[in-house]
Amino acid sequence: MEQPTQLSKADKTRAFIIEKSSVLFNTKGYRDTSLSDIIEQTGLTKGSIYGNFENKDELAIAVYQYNFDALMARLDTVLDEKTKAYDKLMAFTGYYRENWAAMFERGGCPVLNASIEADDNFEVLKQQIQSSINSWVGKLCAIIESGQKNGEFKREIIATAYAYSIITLLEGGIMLGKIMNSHQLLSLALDRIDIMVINEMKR
Amino acid sequence: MEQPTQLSKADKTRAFIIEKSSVLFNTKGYRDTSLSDIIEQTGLTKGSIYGNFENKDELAIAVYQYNFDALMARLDTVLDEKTKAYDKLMAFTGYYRENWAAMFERGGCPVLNASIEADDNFEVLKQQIQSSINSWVGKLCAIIESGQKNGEFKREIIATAYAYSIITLLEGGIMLGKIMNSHQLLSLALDRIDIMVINEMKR
DNA sequence: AATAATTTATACCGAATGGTATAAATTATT
DNA sequence: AATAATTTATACCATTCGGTATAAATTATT
Repeated sequence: MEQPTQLSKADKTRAFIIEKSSVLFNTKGYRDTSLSDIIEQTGLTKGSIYGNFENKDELAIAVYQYNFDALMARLDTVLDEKTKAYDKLMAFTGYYRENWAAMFERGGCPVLNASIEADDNFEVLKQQIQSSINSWVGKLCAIIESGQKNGEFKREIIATAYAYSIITLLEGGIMLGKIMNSHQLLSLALDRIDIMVINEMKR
Repeated sequence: MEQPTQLSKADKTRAFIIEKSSVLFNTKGYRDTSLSDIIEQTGLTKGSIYGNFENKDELAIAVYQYNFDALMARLDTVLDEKTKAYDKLMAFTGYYRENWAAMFERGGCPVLNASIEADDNFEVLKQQIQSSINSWVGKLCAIIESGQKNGEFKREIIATAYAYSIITLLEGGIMLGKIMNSHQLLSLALDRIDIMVINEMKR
């Protein structure tokens, strides 16, 4: 009854496995990442991995959650620096303008990658993705609604619609930018988000 | 020297294999589709398949090209019904408004699916996708530029930028709509394309 | 119709896949 | 310090993977 913040050895290895294989899953895909890939990447053995995870799918799901949580944490850091809703949304696109290279190197957006892979044949992961997108949309909604309350944004606009539109443009931009090897195409999408905020949302 | 439009038996089987496995590759993914999947789907044997294709990758690439060409052919049919540039762009979004269900059932947009899968570890397919996107963008560009020449659209706008933005919104919308089981989210993206055409491109 | 060329089916290959049983080693509990 | 519980490493499992060799069947050419 006395190990509050302390991680057990097992919890640590579990976290270690997830962390070490996070990039792997995001680049190779959740189904195409093999156990030998994970073994190589972690330096552990099959026993350690199956001692901490029921099967590969459970690990895949844990890794997706880790990748998503890490993204949200990075975004929160950036958003928390601003107080006004408008500044937060600009910081949002600004984050991607500054960090696209690191993101591309790590395989791109985990939400996009996992979505495409899971939408037809990985039901459990699909549900995980759905609730993660919901929470992402919720986060953006909260920003937009706070901007509506304090008079920055128009009262008439539908917050959820704009939250979804932001993600639509972002993910479309990442997809095009990544496959065409062109961060300008991502920039183009981010520009459109900014334009939307300025021309349609701001009052 | 006398079999003009006639297909040899081999060409027919080749086409048969591509056609029968096209949905398979688009739903399961190009790497995750196994030879036994293809055998089951076509009813043919391993010999027939390897007699017509060097290896699985060659088939995967042929299937991607087939899927892309089929999409372009369907779009052309719709676009050819209109003469004005504005009407063509509206028919473009209209096509997706009407045919989203069939597209979702077939695994979604082949360009999007293949892009996400190939951008990190399928170099030959990636190049194929790049040139297919280029030709798609070219098609949209031609429409926009013709609209600029005949006075429908503003002279100042950059045609390629808007062509890319249309695809960005479309693919982002497909991704979100598919993973969230919501054609309304795709509609939202298509609405934004229409709004962009009306508010920014039309003069 | 006979022969040459192509296409197909069968059987097989080694390698890699995800997963398990078991025993050793480590950690936690008393 | 002794014992119980957990975690790790090794060796193995059946199955599936993409691909090939070979022979039969089909098609095209003369």
